[in-house]
Amino acid sequence: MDAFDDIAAAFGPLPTGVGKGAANSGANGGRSGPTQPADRTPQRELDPAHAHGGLAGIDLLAGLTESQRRAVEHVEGPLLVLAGPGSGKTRVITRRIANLIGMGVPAWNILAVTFTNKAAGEMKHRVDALLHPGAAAAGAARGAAPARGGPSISTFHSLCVRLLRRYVEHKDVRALVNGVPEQSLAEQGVLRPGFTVMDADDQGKLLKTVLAELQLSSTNFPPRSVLEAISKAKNELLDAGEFGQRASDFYTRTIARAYEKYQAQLRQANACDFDDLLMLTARMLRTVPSVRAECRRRFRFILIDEYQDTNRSQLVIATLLAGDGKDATGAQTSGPNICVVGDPDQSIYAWRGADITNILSFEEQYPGATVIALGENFRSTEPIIAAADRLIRRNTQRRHKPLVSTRGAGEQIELVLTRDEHHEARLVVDWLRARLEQAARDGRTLSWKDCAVFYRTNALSRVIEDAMRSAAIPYVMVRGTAFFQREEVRTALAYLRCVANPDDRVSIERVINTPARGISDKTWDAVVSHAAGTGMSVPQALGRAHEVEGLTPRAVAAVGKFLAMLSAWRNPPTEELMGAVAQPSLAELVDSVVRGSGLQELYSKEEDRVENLAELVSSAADFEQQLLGGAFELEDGTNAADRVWSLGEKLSAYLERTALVADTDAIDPRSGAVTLMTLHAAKGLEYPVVAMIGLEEGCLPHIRGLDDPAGLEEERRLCFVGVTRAMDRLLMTSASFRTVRGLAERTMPSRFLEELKGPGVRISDQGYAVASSFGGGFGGGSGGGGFDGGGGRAGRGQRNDDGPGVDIDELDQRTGQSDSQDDAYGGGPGDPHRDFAAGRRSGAGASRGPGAGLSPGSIVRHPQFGMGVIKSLTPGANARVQVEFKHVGLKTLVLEFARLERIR
DNA sequence: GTCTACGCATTTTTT
DNA sequence: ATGCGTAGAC
Repeated sequence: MDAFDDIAAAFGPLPTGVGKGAANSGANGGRSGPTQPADRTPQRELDPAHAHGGLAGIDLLAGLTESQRRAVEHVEGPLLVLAGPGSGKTRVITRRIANLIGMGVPAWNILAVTFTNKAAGEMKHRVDALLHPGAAAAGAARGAAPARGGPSISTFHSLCVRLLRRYVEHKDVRALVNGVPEQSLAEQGVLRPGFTVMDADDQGKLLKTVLAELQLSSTNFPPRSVLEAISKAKNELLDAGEFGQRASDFYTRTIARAYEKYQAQLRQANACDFDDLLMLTARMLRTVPSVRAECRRRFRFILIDEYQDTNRSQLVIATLLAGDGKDATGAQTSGPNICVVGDPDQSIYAWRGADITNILSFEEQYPGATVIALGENFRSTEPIIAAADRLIRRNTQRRHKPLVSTRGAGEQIELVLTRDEHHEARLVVDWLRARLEQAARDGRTLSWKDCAVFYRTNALSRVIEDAMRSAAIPYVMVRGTAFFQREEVRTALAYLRCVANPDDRVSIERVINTPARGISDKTWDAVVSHAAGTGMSVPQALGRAHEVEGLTPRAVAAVGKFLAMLSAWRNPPTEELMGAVAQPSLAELVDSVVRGSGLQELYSKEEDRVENLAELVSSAADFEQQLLGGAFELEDGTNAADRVWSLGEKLSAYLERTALVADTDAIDPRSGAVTLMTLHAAKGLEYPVVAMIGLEEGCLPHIRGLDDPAGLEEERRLCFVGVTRAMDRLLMTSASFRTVRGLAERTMPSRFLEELKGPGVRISDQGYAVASSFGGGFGGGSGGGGFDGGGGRAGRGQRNDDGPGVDIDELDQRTGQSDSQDDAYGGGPGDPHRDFAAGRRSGAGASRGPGAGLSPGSIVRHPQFGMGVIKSLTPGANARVQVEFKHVGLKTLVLEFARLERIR
């Protein structure tokens, strides 16, 4: 594909003088009105749309605290923003981006990197809103100047995919493989165009075959931990050779062998895993000066969110992109324009290689960096903040920073000991219901979407789900990859990957006999060893199945039929009109694969699987529509809708999305449902009402974090993250029995409960209350009383008779809070962006609709009618279009619904 | 070659 | 309890 082929064209010379004198804030200090870009914008050869004077009317500094404002106004030089929970971080970031643009920095020179796609989508949305105020209102005005050249906002991983795709054939790539000078990645066999990104599941499959080939027992070398070790090595930027050299003991050396082989297999399959994306990009930037220089010219202002969760390769990428702060003439400026934002207290990803040192030593790395601490918490009430502070103070490896709530008094936090997980779940459900009822009585608006339930491990969600269902409370689970991990969906995607990347051995293996088509494991093994024996790749050997010894003619025929099927999908029937050639749509291809492969038939008896397959087809249709409808902006600042996409390109883009976009379980923003998610997933979100369950030793803190102090501190930070998501109400529960794997186990309350204790915290022990005897009321035990140690809980569970509606105290009226709330954090749950998303620009999206770029004479394709030529267009609210179709003659269609694809 | 049944080990968090 | 891998039956 590629969207990014045009990056080079968009890379311009270094603009000079942007914001000079405004560096490190202050110079601009008096100004509070909108900036005037005119005097600072180097008037360049770019599309005039870049020079949108779009900030008129928005005061980017309105309602900011002094430190927030300093951060927003910071222009050049390194900047570290230490942003405590609820401190308006997102708001500061988005406004700073808008401010940079207002100062005349071309938007496409700005790169913002976030940790999740969700966050990227969110940030994009907000920056858009700042840059195009009123776009939502005026959005209907189709054909308005498209907002081109917005800032790049993406995750590290998607950024890396783009860069790798862009440079995979770049000639100057050197020495990524030792001693091969001046060759592209493709020539070195590292990655070739069309490479695929393997997900965890495929990684596991691939590694298992490797371990089998090395004849390593899966008990001594569990795939999971081997993969972990490899991942860790990659995060440290060690390739297999380097890793092997450092390996001293037998175990590590063996892992090194597995690593090497695993890597070779990946390469042969023209695939890479998540960690490769980062590692290869880091190495490329490090070893290829021309690429590095080009990227630096493109990304002149770099911003990284959640910096405390970056790993080594991400640090290297950031550092290399940021550069040394010298301008085009080599003169030292105020330093690299790198801004990092984070909070060491919210570092919760050390287990996957995140290095908290990255943020802690930022000032050392960039002497003279501006450091701004955002300490005020605008989100949560005083009791919540005070408790969070008591908790996090227990961590020793930490620089203390005070937490201050600007919201003042609020309801008490409730810690409840329950009997078992069912009791706990019912309690949570009743408590949530009571919150809504209470709010209703008080004339406040509170709905299910304002509520969330957090847990340490996904396994805990089930009981809660059941309870929610039987209480008829709508809920949504934010589960990593629910949809795309379904067996049937994964298989269908594997077919698509085979189509897109003929070398993808792992996907071929997955689908070659699913559904059963007479190609047994034995046949497969024979082909694989034939490939190994002759030096062919497995896909090549498949193509020469007749040469493989020991295969029955029947098997050979079956293989041939399979390959023919793939090949038919790769060369779908095209249609031709006046020299223009049209391919089927992506959705048609996916549909054809789902049916033609026999998957549809295979699962025909399982209704939900069939539905999921149908859903996959429509997700492809959605994607296609977004692509062609202007929802995606490309790296070069143009819009995806402005170019013609071949089917193969669309397919690659789609697959890339399914691999990199994790949280795609469609969350219906309208449904107003309670959100269920892990604590890790909760980071960055906020909810008025929060319940955290499973506060037990071994669960939170998790058993795996208990053996070393650092692990425990990370668990504590995780708990801290959970607590600080709550705005108004917080319930934390612990069950004294929990069924772990079939067996009920006695548990101990989490030490964190003890640590949270204090004023504003109410504890009640209902550990022995009978499940049926509680009804939504909360025993307000002796607020502040503890769990007396040992047998304490073995005593009677006390429960007072407050009954429903115990919570006499009023919630703080949220109307009184500063506007920072809605602005900085809104949209956590129920945000329209989660659906298939990063990269979607809902605001501006409306301004380009279907059929943008069409005019009489354009050749289009309609899913049913086929190809045709546009005869005339009637603009307006219900724009219509007359099309002369090749086969069905002249038709008039409503543009909005016609689903026309521009071919030429 | 394909399907079923039984025995086994399994447990965190995610791009 | 669930899922995976293997062994044995159709």
